[in-house]
Amino acid sequence: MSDYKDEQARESIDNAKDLVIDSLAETMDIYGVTRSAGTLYGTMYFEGDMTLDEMRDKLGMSKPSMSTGVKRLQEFNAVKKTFRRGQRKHTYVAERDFFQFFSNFFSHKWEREVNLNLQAIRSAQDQLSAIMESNDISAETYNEANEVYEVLENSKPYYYWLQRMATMIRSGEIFDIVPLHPPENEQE
Amino acid sequence: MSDYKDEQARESIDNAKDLVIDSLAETMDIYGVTRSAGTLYGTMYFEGDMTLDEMRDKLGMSKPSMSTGVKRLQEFNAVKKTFRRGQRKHTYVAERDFFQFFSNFFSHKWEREVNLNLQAIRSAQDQLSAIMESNDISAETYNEANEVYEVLENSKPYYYWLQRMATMIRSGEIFDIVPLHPPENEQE
DNA sequence: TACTTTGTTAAGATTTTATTTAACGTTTTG
DNA sequence: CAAAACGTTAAATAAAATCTTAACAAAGTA
Repeated sequence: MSDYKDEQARESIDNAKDLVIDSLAETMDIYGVTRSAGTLYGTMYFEGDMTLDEMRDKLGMSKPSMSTGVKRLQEFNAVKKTFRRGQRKHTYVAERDFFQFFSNFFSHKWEREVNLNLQAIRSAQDQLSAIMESNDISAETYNEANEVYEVLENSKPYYYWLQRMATMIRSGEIFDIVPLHPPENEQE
Repeated sequence: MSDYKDEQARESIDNAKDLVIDSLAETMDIYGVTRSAGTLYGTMYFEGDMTLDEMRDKLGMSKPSMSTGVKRLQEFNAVKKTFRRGQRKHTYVAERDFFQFFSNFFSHKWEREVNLNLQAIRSAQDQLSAIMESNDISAETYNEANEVYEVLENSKPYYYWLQRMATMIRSGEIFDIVPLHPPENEQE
């Protein structure tokens, strides 16, 4: 057994990891998370729990970057704070269960979408109602207000549906419906 | 009926629309689509089909911005090209059915995630297999390669699941499972 | 075929976002 | 209690994305 070959092999393992780390980073980029936060997540995914200094060493970036990166990932529970015995530094661990990651991520985003838009719709409809109730407006203006009101009203079922989706995913109920493992083909 | 009040009412309608347009733009921002593309979408959502020049006038931006914005929205079928009789200019229309929008958007993104990562995993595993098959490596290195290999292998069920989710959403099958309208409570 | 009109690409300018260095406050430790 | 370690915030810098003006190419019209 040659030490040279062994070292080469270790490099190759790191290379294989990097392939996946990059892919995870690009995945997060798809959903609007910065590539650098994605790289951080990918690194933690393989490394297990890490301190900010360990992240800094691994990624060759500054500590404040690690701090803000971790913070951003925490927003949707992609990383959690952990306790490492006899360690003064804070340690963080990446969520390694992608199903859990998916649940955290999309329930969070979808709920945000629902709340944001339902609130905007509510405000807009209030405003439109006020217009329609006023007397000194033309029929044309009334109709336009009414039309917009109805368009908004008709969009509500979507948000209610999305809320149900978010709830099902957050609770894990979705996995009863779309099972983790595909159903086997029926035997004759 | 005073013309002044009517004009005021019209402004108020536009204001109500803007509230929702901003909210749609912020929604798209959540998912990593730029706010300006989101604003464009929101505008088209209310306006119906538009030419690039109409968009430019409405948003007070340059035509190339409109062109690239439309292009970006087309990537996930948020807008489609339409034909307006006797119109030489191209016209575009926003997808107004949010269920359809959701289907287009997430099936597109999820399929991209699946393909991206499964391919990276495949490459990484090939590389790791080659290492494990080589003779001149330490037991420790072998074990590390094997460990990473297994971690990747264990992540595959997630991607297969996500592919099924994407397929269900693209096909509309999801709406059989999570209905558009919530089931009524049973009568006693 | 020459002249418009339309949409896109290219280059430059501007703005926004990300990253780093430096400073600060807090906690721990000798 | 002083000194050091740690994490975060602030300010400055660097990098990236966006937008505009200008040039170009393609299609349509006279």
